[in-house]
Amino acid sequence: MPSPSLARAGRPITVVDVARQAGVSLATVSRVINGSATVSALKREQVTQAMLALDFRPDPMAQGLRRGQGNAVALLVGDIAQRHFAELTQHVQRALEGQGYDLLLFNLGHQQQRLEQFLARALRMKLRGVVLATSDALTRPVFEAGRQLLAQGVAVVSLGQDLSREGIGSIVHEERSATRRSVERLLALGHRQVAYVGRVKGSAIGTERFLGYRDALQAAGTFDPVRVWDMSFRYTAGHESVMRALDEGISFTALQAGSDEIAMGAIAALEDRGLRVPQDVAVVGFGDIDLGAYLRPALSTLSSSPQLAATQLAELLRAAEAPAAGPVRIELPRELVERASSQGARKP
Amino acid sequence: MPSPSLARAGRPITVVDVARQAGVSLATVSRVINGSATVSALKREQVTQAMLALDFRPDPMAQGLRRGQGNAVALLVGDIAQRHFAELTQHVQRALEGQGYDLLLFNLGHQQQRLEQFLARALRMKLRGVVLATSDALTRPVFEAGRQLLAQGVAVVSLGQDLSREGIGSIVHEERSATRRSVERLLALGHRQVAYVGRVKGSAIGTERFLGYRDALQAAGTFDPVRVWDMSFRYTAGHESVMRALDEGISFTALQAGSDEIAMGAIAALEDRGLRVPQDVAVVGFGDIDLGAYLRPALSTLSSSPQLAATQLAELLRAAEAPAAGPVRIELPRELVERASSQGARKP
DNA sequence: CTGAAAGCGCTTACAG
DNA sequence: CTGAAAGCGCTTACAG
Repeated sequence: MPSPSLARAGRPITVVDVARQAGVSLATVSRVINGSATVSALKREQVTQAMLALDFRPDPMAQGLRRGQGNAVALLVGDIAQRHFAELTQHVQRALEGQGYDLLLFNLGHQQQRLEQFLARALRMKLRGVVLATSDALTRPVFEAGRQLLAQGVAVVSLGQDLSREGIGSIVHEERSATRRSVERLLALGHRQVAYVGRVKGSAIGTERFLGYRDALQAAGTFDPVRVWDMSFRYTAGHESVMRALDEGISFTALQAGSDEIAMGAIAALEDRGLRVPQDVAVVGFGDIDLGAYLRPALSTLSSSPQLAATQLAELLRAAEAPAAGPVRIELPRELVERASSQGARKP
Repeated sequence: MPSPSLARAGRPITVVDVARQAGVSLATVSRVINGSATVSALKREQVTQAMLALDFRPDPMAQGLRRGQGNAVALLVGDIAQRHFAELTQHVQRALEGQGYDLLLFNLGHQQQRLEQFLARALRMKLRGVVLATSDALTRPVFEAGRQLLAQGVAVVSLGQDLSREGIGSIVHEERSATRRSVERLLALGHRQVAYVGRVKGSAIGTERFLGYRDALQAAGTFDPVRVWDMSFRYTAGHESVMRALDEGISFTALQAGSDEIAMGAIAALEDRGLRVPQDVAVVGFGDIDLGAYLRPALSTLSSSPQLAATQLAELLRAAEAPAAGPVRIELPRELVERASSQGARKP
């Protein structure tokens, strides 16, 4: 006897087969599939047995078409090539799977236009949900599309950026207050010239982080725009910014970066110029990507919890089945992870 | 007048609407959608106009159900948290998008069981294709499932591992010969004790890379299993392996790693023990992840070309529409990227 | 070249 | 609690 999954390779098993085998109607089979309460124990058992015997699995497309709702959740990430988003994706995939959803991945590459294009298609895709995980500042058309999706019963959640004012449930991390605390610590260590790399243009989150830096320095009365460098979130940005600053003779003894990748690039530039970390310049990253612990010097950073965020996300998506009271906003804490790159007090 | 996409937010536009507006039958609309040749220029124009006016887009689920073939390609990656796979995913997403396919991401986390589970579901998902991107050695059930999918018209392609003997088209990089060349170069620089970290158990690719190392050392008559360390592909593995070897008093002046992440972990361990790279120990990674250039010392490595691989993949998927002569095998070259971590000749 | 009709595999009012 | 029937939005033989 061939194994069930190999049987009838030609024609897939459908509800019709199950109904016949169980001696019930299509409707009853469907009710069992969908866990309807109004099925007698006897028939439920018959159907269950038949499904098992035939190795039946419902056709997701047919279900999707009929229900008007598919099984996939789209994850739109700023850029999967950035460590932060890769780690996030890992956890989101796992969380969605636990919920029985498929993950449709769409890489934005930080292009607003690509986001809008996807959203235009999204309406037709019968998605279960759309997860927006990007640091980029968003525009009106995006919010429009989000509202349309929401209106069609598609769960829309923002991961990392607060969009609750736009009616979109959001799971965010501390940003501003986290940088503020980190910079205050650098000040407490005796640093007077603290630079900031990563007030990324067009990045909502980048701006938040910068504001925390400014808060701390303004309170101390040592804020100076000349020590704020704008670039992207990638390695190159950190490297080039520091090189340029050094060329221009801008002095600094500590550096708060807007991302760990920026911090890595910055450290490379400092070493290229013969400066030691942390002796000559203390460096703090942002995000706690896993490789930070394997750098030498190991990278101090402001932690994030992609796993927690993913768990919350799954919960939010499930909750979306029932209409919510209003858009949720969940904030996750960041801890300062002190490692070698920012250790030791600065001598006055 | 409201914008077309906002019109009728309640009821989606279907082929029925288009047919009515264009004054033709459903069949004709469908023929235009699918680019059938047998439509008169006049009707084609009418339908096209109607679709434009109504902002009509076909329902992918309905199309999928009827055609027996959806629009998604599943990408199964070894572990998205590994840099290498994240970069691959980035390029695959772009390539698939160019082909009009959606990307369904499934993270294996290197668990054979998860792969088998997915494959069991895959048959029902009406996928366009399945892309297997894992370094792990595969088992018979996986090949079985692959053949079943192939038989059902699902394109199956292996990325990174040669499965052409199993009837699965494969896009691979040089592995064995690449490591061999790299190690030969280390020997030429005067190194006599070259260690290898990363003959990962259960990794087909890891084994290939190791064999290239062994080829080179056996030819030189200096192969010694005590300098071969097995672990995983991650940072921790590199760090722990080197720590242990140092503890055990195993000597070596050069290190070939099975991945860049391993190399990073190894370098951290070396520095932790006060050894300098490359002066005391030269290190070469494998894979050319983008951050290698931003490490200090910058990481020498054996390049890969995820972009090229993704392009080839898209081509293979498209070609899969027509039945091929036999499983293809495409090999991409690796170049040695010489950076600081392995520079300079070893003094005898 | 074109249209009427059947059907892809399900779910869900509607009766009973 | 259960079944017969309609229908989700398309595509594709089948006639003409």
